[in-house]
Amino acid sequence: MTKGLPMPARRASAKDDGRQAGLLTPVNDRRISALIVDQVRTLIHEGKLSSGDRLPPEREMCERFGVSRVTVREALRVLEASGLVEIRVGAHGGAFVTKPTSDRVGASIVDLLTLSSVTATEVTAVRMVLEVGIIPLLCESVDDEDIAELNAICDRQEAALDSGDYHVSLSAEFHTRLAAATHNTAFEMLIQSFHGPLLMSLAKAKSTAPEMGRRGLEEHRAIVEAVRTGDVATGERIMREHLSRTADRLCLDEEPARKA
Amino acid sequence: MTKGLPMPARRASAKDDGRQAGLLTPVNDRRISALIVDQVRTLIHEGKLSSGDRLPPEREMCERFGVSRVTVREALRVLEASGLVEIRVGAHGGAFVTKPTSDRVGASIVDLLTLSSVTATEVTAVRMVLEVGIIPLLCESVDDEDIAELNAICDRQEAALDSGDYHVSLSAEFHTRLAAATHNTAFEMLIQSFHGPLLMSLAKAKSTAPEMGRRGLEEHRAIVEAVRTGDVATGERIMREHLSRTADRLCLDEEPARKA
DNA sequence: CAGGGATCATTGGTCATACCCTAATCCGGT
DNA sequence: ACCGGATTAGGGTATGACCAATGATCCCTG
Repeated sequence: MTKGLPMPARRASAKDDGRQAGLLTPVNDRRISALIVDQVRTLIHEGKLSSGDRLPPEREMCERFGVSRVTVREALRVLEASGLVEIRVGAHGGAFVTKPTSDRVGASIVDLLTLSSVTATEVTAVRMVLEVGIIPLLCESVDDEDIAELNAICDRQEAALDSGDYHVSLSAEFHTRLAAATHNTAFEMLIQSFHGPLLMSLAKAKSTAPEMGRRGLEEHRAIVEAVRTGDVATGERIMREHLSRTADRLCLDEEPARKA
Repeated sequence: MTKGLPMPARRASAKDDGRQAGLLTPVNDRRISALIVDQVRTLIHEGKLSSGDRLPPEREMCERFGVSRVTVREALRVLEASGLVEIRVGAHGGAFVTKPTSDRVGASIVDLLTLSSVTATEVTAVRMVLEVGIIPLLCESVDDEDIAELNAICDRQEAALDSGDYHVSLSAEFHTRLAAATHNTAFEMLIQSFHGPLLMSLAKAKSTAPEMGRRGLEEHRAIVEAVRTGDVATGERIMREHLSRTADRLCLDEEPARKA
């Protein structure tokens, strides 16, 4: 069956097909694995495939598309790299549509940021705008559950501080959860994404400022309180200070390299 | 040379090697292509490979890594999907390290946003925070060149309006250029990214509001003026109104589907 | 001598087949 | 009832071959 059918996108031998659809598919059909990718991606976007669904086994896809396994596999690689599917090996494994985790965007953003000669200082500026900017929204949208969870995180931070094994990731958790309280996924993903890359540059800075965790915690609590009571001004002010301190610590060891 | 050495990650045939390095490489070496990807990515991050550089031909990489061509090609696919390299065919083609274009992050963000059941309304909220949030920064950072270019864009918009072939992309251009005036690449990328997805949902809305372009233009000009004179309050106000109108137009045909 | 078309070499794109390895499941023995 | 090997589904990799695209080169012609 594999060789039998001509298959839709067979590489457009000069002028047989692939020109008919001209305007409909503006994409040049160079590389048929890309076509498979588009097809799957479309299915996902249209919701015909959703989180957890499993794509057919590679060998079966080969037949369905009338292409070789390499081609299918290349398509899977890019789908995987795009964070759309996750491949599991072993019996009953295969390609599963992933639930869109913000880590994905994060990784991608980190990747691009580190390549784009974007300095940590610049990232901090973005965080400043984002995290301060959501305060007004938060004052409107937080519910009891949000407050409870935020407090819980603060408690865990406090415990960690007491036991001495505090880590920046706890702060990251707070900020992410705070963003989630906007009940706007986009904010959550963004803020989480931008918090991630900082962890790197922050890791060592943190160790040089062991005491600062305590103050950060106080600020976290203050922010929760401000948001809970709807005190926009205070919330914004504290968040701004909170982030500024982070920014200051970064300015010290900012890279002089890169950046024309 | 190719066959001579045992090769680092050969899949550990039972017990010959790959166990030696045990503790040294805690990472599970599942999938060789991933190792290649990491290696290249690291080289790029370290600056040992930079924009425009060409990677060796596939066949040569096979020898260098001691793996088959499929493996190398899979690695290239994911590097390509990650936006790190661009593949060109034909003689003297190959994998070229791409210059980090913000479109890349954009595409990635768009991808994740559209997958994450993020509504256009939510995206608009983010834009609101971002674009209003940069106004204070802009008032500090704009230079004459920025102003000149922004005015030029406004002029082009006006011309387009007069001749009747105005399109939303012109508005997008304005907002993107405005973001660029922060001289913070991160902002530029973000705002551009978030403007993109809106074009889709906006395309038809725009056609139903043909007259609105004129008013948008006025607001654009007012924003430029406010930023130029450092009038933060006015700038923020106008931008807020400007975006609000966009938001209003969206609420009409917002999708009721998705989103639990 | 100059220009233009045919040729060639380089390099990615695809295919087919074969084999290995992993992991979930099944089944029989204890 | 439980444990452990056999089974099996399905991904990972290797080979080797051939096609297609494209830039460079070379030769032929005007």
